[in-house]
Amino acid sequence: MPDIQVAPERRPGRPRSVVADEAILDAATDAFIELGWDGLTIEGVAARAGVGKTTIYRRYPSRLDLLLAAAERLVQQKGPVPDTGTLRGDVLALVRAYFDMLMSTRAGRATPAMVAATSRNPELAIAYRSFIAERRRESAMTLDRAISRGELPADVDHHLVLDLLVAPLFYRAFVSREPLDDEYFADLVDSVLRAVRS
Amino acid sequence: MPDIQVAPERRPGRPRSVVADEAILDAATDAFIELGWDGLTIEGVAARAGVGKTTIYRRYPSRLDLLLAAAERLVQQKGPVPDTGTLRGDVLALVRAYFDMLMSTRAGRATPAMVAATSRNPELAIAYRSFIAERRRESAMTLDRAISRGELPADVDHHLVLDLLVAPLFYRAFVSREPLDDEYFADLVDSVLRAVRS
DNA sequence: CAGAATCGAAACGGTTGCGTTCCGGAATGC
DNA sequence: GCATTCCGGAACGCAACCGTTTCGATTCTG
Repeated sequence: MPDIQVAPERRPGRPRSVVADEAILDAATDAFIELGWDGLTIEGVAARAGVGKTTIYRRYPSRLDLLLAAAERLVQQKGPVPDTGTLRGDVLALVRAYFDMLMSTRAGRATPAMVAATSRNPELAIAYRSFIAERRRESAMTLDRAISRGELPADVDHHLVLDLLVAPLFYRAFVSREPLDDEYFADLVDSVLRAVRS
Repeated sequence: MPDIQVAPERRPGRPRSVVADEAILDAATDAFIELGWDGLTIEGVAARAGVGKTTIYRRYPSRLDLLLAAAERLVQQKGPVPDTGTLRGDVLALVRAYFDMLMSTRAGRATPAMVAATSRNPELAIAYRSFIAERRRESAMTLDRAISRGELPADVDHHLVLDLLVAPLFYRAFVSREPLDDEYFADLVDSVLRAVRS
């Protein structure tokens, strides 16, 4: 296995500001959430980040590169996998955590803009799809544990179950925009478990 | 009840071209689907419709008015309510029809752009929400019939059931972008019915 | 036929934002 | 100290598009 560690490569001259690095990406993700794929502008991001346009163009050759970097960053965040000991507890925690992610994190709030963007950008669609698949693999571990505990039949369709849990949250949060509360979470979880166990 | 019928109001001069009316709205909805809320331009719509900009501005005072007219038009389309005699048949037909609507109609394909647009346009969000509520009322009639036939308990949560049926279709079609086939429809319907009947 | 309103096409000024270039100042290695 | 690279700020040419205006041709009513 070769050494992955890369030498810091001390070039002469003033080093790039890490503060600016972060400020640019934060501003870009915020702009993407608020304004969408087409609404994000280099000048707007520069203003938000308190940075000159030059500083952005030195890092990203074009508007598209900045967009892709911001999208990739949104996609790299992860959530912990709950382990409460019971299937219902795990699934309820999963649902609550997913909803919190949708409403509170940058990645969650960016979802409508991201979904619209993937409709027209195949490259982004592939990246986003693999991001979803990755998160799904994590969630599937919860179901595997339930199977090994005997709480679920071994032939449960993981994808269908996770669709039934996750899709309604997404739908209510962003499409029908109806209120979502803890009672709904409980009804949802109990319904799905009823469907799967019998 | 007053006469709703409006006299044709024959004004002097050349009448407005109905062909242009249609071409403009068709081009506008297509542009909205492809380019989104911000991507639609008057000049682009004029070019698509084979129409001068003047002809558009005579009908819609501004870009925003054209957008709202296109959105409203997308929202006014309706679907037939299936009545196969059995709950499973009705629900399966409902699911298939909804999926076809998502993939084949202008209103369906516009959904990702519409969802993204409602994130930033409260006025549009309200209109779209009431559109969804309207369609949902129609679908709920299917459940009511099943209740009156004794196929469902009377206290079924209509909203939850329809969320469980519709949201996964939307999610797979536009978010996770996984393939959707008739086997999935059947598994989905059977799972939901199992959850609801017990 | 006369008057009126429409049509598509073209041009206009104004704004926005891209991507580039230049500037004076600041931070780093040699 | 000196070369090098970065910093934020400002200006530039360029393209797209908005909303308006003008044009000659067309299609109605009376």
